[in-house]
Amino acid sequence: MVRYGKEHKQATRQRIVETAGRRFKRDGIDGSGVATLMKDAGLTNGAFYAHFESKEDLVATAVCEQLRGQREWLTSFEPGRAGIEAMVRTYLSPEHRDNPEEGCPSAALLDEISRCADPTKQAYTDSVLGIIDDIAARLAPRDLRSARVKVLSVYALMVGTLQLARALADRRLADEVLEQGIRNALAALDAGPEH
Amino acid sequence: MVRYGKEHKQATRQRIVETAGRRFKRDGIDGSGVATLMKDAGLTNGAFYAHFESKEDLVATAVCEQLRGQREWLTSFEPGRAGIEAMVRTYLSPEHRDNPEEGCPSAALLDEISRCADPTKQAYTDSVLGIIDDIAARLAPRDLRSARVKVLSVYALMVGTLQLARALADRRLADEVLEQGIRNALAALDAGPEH
DNA sequence: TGTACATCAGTGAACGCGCGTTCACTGATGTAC
DNA sequence: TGTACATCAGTGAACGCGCGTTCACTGATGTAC
Repeated sequence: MVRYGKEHKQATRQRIVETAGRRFKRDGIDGSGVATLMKDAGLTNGAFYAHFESKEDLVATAVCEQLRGQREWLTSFEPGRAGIEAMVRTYLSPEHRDNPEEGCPSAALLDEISRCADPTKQAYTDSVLGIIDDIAARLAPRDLRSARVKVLSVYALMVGTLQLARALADRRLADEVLEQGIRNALAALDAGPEH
Repeated sequence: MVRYGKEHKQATRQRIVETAGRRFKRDGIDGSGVATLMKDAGLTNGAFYAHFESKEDLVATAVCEQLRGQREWLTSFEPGRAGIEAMVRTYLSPEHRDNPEEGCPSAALLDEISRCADPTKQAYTDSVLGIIDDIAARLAPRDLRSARVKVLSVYALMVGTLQLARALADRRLADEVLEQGIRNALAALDAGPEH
């Protein structure tokens, strides 16, 4: 087994980033300590600073990695209206609501991210725009620039809906909110750019 | 000055609840320690447990108090479509985005609330439904039950939009997202119950 | 009215613990001659 | 090929600090006789 060299260290770093992403989504950023994050990756706390400048550095890296994963997930749906609709339905499903650690990083962490320092918010912004342009290109390959804001606003709609569904103590009601959210998202997507 | 009696203690408790609500919205729940919360109210940490069973107890109380304040704020708009529209525009404004500590507790704390224990989520749910029924009654006094889910979903839409606007590092883009969010919210409200 | 005692809100120090971060050290791997 | 040294990833203990919570105590207020 390789224990030495750039390749090995890079793989270890990637492992930390991925397990930390899941942990953050489950317990929150402030709720996840460095020692725990390292233990998740099978390491001790001391090795942390050989890989990252600070906890905030890992936060930014892990959030971006999570968004990269979400982008890949989105790409797995077929282009066009039908694929988008399937994606919205999967996003606003009870399964996604009940498994935050495997789900959308924005839904799990958005208000904690908005309290982070500027570099972290900038990294988040860049990654989200990557996703949004991806969707916009699939939806309306012509008018990409005006589609961007629309798709962003629908993303926000879906994030808020999933968050509320998770916070409501009444599961039946949460189910109904998800279903209404699907209708809202599709209607917002189908509406003209200026309604 | 009164320093003794039920009245005085109740006033002190109320002061803690209100200052804690603002602090939570600014620094998050995990980001606000008991000593800081008490100092905000002009007290020392030791007095805390004469007023609350635990920090979680204060969290639930403060969140409900914040939602009660939001309910009062909503009531300040005139009933009917015009008042609702004014409310949506005020909610999704750059001013609200830039002042989380004076704003909506859901936008500031929703994903942290969803990680809280059941009693806290139950308290949040009850308070939110109070707000929602209030709006639903103003919007469609007849069919209150079916309006509830619709209004809830629009609330989620607005919460998510405000959160995303806060997390984006690009203020201009965030402005546009807010404006698009207003259009989305109003369209969702105007749509029939089954679209 | 005066005095002894009970009740109360709040103080401030301390509890054990986990936080983010630092650092001397270990042992495995690579390199030079 | 063998050996001495450099480099590396990771360990584990420690740093000062703040966390949520507990508790003996203070001093002001109320009550009983």
